[in-house]
Amino acid sequence: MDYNYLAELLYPNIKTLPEDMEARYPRRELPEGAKVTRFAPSPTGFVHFGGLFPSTVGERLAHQSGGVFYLRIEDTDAKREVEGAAEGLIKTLATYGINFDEGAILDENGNISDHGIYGPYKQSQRAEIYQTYAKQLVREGKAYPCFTTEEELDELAQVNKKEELKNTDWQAEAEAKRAEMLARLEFTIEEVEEHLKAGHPFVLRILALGDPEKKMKFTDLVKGNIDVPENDEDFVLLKSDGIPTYHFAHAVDDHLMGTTHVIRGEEWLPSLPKHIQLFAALGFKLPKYMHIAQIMKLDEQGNKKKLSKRDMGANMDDYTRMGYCPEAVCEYIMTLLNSNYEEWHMQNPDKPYTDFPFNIKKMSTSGCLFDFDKLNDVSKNVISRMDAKAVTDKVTEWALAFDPEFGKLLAADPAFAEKIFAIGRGGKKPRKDLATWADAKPYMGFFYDELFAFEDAIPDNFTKDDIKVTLDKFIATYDASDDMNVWFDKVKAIADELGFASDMKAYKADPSAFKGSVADISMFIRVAVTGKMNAPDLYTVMQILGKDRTIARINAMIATL
RNA sequence: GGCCUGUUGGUCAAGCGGCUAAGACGCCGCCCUCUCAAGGCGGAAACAUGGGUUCGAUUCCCGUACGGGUCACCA
Repeated sequence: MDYNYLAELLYPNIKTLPEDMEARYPRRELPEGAKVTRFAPSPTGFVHFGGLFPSTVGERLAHQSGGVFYLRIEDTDAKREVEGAAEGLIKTLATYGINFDEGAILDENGNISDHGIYGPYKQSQRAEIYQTYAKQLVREGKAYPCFTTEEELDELAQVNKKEELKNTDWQAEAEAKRAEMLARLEFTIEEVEEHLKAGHPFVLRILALGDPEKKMKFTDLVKGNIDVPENDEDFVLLKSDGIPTYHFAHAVDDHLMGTTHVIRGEEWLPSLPKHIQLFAALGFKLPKYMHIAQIMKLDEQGNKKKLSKRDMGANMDDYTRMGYCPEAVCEYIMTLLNSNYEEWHMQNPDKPYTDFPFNIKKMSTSGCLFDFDKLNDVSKNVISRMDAKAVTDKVTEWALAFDPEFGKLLAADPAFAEKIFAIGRGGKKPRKDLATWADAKPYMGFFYDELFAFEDAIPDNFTKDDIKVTLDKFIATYDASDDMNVWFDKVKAIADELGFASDMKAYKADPSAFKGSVADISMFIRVAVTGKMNAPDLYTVMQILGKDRTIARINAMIATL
C-alpha cells in the first residue's frame, strides 16, 4: 500500500506539514518550573462544580509558578453546542477568581476573541492544523480511513444490547464484531478511490497494535503509580466532518500550545492508553497528567455517585442564587483540594486563599461528597470577617436580584441597613449569623415594619398578666438614652417586682423559688419587639429601631393580651 | 461483564512499620450568657474483610467484599 498516495487521496487540500506547524507555534520560553495549564470546556452549558474544581487547580498551579493559564474552547461537537454558553462559562469562572492569561477570552465588548500567539483557541477553527498531523499519520501508515457508517455501528450496538440480557460477555462480543466491520488495513487503494468517488464519508482511525494484556507503569501526579494497558482500540481521530475527536485535539493542541500539566477529572483515566499511543505516534512529548477525583453526591440508595449537572449544588449559578459569596465557595474548594488549607488559614486568617502554597502532593486521590454543612461553616467565617458596609452592599445586591421586595427595603435606607449589619461585627469574636445572603432576611427582616410579624408566641406557661405587666412597666421606664447597664438594671427591677429572679445564679440554685427569671422577662420584651424568641442583643436592637417604633410594637403586643 | 481505580468516625481528612490513631464540619453535654449567633471546655464516633511478610501492621504484598469511573464519529 502506498501510504503517501493514500494520504493525498484523503486530504488533497492539505499542503502544510507538521514542520510548518511546529514553526508557526514555537516552544514557550518560560522560567524553570513554570507550569502551563489550561481549562478546556466544551460550550454545552453552565459551569458546574465539577468543572470549577479542576480549573481552580490549573489556575493555582500556573499562577503560583509564574506560568500561563489559558482557555481553549473544545467546540468539536457542533451538535451539542449551546449558544452563548462559552461567554457564560467565562463570566462565571471570573466571579470565582478564575482568570485567564491567554486564549479565547472576553474582550471589552463582551465578545470572545483570541489573546495569544497559539490560536485559534477554538478547536472548530483549527481544522487545518489537525488535518496536517492526520495526513502525516496516514503517510506513516499509523492511521487509516474507515467507511463504516455510524448507522452500521449503531446496528451492532443494538445487537449487542439484546445479547446483554442473556450473555455476560456483551462488551467483548461487541468489540469482536466491530473489529470485523472495521476491516482495518485490509482494503485496497481502489476501494478507497471508489468510496471517495461515490462521495462516501469516512472517519480517520488510528491503527492500534497494542496488547491490553501488557501493562506499563505510569505516574499520575495525583493518583500516583498506576497501571496502564496498551491501547488496542482503533479510535477515531477525525470525524467525518474533518473535525477531531477529543483525543486527537488534546494531543495536537496541548503539544502545540505547550501545556505542561494536563489537569482533568478522573473519568479520563480509562482513555489514557489512547493518549499515550497518540502522543507516541505523533512524536510528541507527553505532558504531566493530573487526574483529579470527582465530587460525589449520595443517591437514593445511599451510594456515592458523580455529581452531575442536574444535581443540587452542581450549577455554579445556583450558588449565586442561593446567596453564597464566591470567596466562600473558593475557600471551600481549597479545603477539598488541599487538606492542610484549613490549618494554614487558621494561622493566616487575614491572607487571601491565593497566598496559600497549593501543593499537588496534598491532593486527595479519592472522590469526596459535597458537604453543605461544611460550606456553610466556611461561609459564615468568611462573611463574619467582612465589614458592615460590605455586607450591606452584597446583601442588597443579592436581594435586588433575587428578592426584590426585600432588596428595595434595604436599598431605600442603606445607612439603616448598615447599622443592623454592624451588630456584633468586628472584634475578635464577631457574630456569625449569615452563611448566605439569603439568611439576612430571616435574621434581620423584623427591623422593617413591612416584614415584621409575631413569628414566635410566648409559651403559655406564663400568665398573660405577667406579660402585660412586664410590657407596661417596661414602657413606663424605657429611656432610649440609657446606657446598656442602666437599661438592663431596669429590666431586672421589673423581674424582681413580679417575682422573677433577676439574678440567674440565684434562679439556677433554686428555680422553684421564682416564677421565672430575668431571661423570661427579656423574652417577653424580645417577642414584642422582634416578633421572635431569638434575636441579637435586645438593647442594640432597640437603639437601632428607635424609641417610637419600639414602643409602638410593644403596645401592639399589649393590645393582643 | 472487561479494563482502570478507590476503601481511616456520619462528612472532609492527618498518618506514611511501633502513636492513648491528629484536626475540621456535623451531633451531644457543660460553661458563659437576657434569647440567639458565636466563644470556651468536654463527649460519643473510624483504620471494610481474610490471608501473608515482619519481633511488630492502619501503614507493605495477595485475595475477597463493597464503592466509583469507563467501554461513541461526547467531551
